[in-house]
Amino acid sequence: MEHKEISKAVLKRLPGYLAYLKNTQEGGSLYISATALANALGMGEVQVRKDLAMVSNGGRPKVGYLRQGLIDDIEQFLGYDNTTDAVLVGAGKLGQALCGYSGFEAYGLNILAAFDLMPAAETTVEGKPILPVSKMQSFCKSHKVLMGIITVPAGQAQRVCDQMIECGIKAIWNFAPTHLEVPEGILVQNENMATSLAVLSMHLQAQIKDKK
Amino acid sequence: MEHKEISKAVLKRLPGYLAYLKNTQEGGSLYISATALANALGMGEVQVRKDLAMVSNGGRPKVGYLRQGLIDDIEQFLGYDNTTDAVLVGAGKLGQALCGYSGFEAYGLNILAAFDLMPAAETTVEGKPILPVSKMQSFCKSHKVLMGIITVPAGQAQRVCDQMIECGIKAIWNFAPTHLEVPEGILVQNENMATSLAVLSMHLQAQIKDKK
DNA sequence: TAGATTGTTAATCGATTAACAATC
DNA sequence: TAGATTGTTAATCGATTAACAATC
Repeated sequence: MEHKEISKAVLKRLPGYLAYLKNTQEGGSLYISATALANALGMGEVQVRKDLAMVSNGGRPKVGYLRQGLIDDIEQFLGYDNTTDAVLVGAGKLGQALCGYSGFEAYGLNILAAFDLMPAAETTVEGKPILPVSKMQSFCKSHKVLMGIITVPAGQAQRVCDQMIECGIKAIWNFAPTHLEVPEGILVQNENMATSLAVLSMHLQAQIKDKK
Repeated sequence: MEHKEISKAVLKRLPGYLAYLKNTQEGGSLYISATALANALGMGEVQVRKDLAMVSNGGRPKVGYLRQGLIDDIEQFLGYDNTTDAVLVGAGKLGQALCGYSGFEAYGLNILAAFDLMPAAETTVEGKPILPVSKMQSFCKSHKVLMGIITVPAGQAQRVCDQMIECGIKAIWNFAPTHLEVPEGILVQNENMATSLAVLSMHLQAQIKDKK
């Protein structure tokens, strides 16, 4: 079954299946069908089945997929089983919230330390050290960090991004509302609040218009 | 030019154009071409031009679009010009971060108040009141709130969601990592950190594999 | 005019959905 | 066996890209 090429669209749906499977562990059967999963998440059953076929080595006709097996397969596929270390730059409110969010462990993400351009009086946040950005390079090299999280204001984001790349970071999770310029081979994933807001805002506008 | 039907794909790209246009206001020409915008954001120029055609009433061949006009058009299209009031439930770290994020004003979002199941000693956060959830209904009705933001743990999210709908809320921004069940006509936009992490994680796995 | 840019029409590509055969 | 479910192959749909005509 090893690794067919997977599309981004499928990849983005996998965490949803995983969350549902883990949250409804209790009680029920050892098995779950693609049909049941689809109904629960309000999706098409063919799509779910096709997605699962990408990561699982198959379900059993009439009964479905072994529940725990499916969880394991998705987690392994997404790399949640081997922890990824990350650093975060920007120890403001959002940075602190991310440092304190315990849910990341379940995704195999471990934030080792926070950095800030001007570290405040506190030297730790949520049990993690806050260090000046000047120490980031040596820190990343010695801990072999490959992932960086940017939670600074938009104006500083590109500079922080450049520094991260110098540190050997290959994947950047960007919370700053700005486009980042990066060389080939570096992935930027924008956690774009503005995008979500646009979708919500448009829905409300349509609602209001309908009322008239 | 009024309102052709717009696809979600286009809608999600608009905030990116807007952010770029606003951040690079200074100095340059009064005009900007789709070509220039595409190059700056690393996108295809035809796609940019087509997207802009959806919201703008046209650029001028040879010179491009009037920069400020384009900003106004996108903002109006996205509804950033008329403010949307919202309430937030879950006054933890993430909820506080969102309450304190001043950038939302630029998107026409105004968080009026935060609610919590068990409000702590503090009664305000970032200048906004923290109220018990029991008061949410009367608050939403009297302020005619249509948007709700959920920042509670996954286990409580569905219950909060149901309450919001009872309050007359039509659009929900969900930060809890769980699927929400809602009736027809209610929009849920998941701010799914797990999705982003999946994309990043996959990139790192590919990187590591390449090295071998 | 020549050339850059816009906007539109057609072609391609990818993802979703539908139809169907295989299996327990 | 009959029926539910899987997995695959074909058809549809939507979005992106390419080609081209229009404009200043």
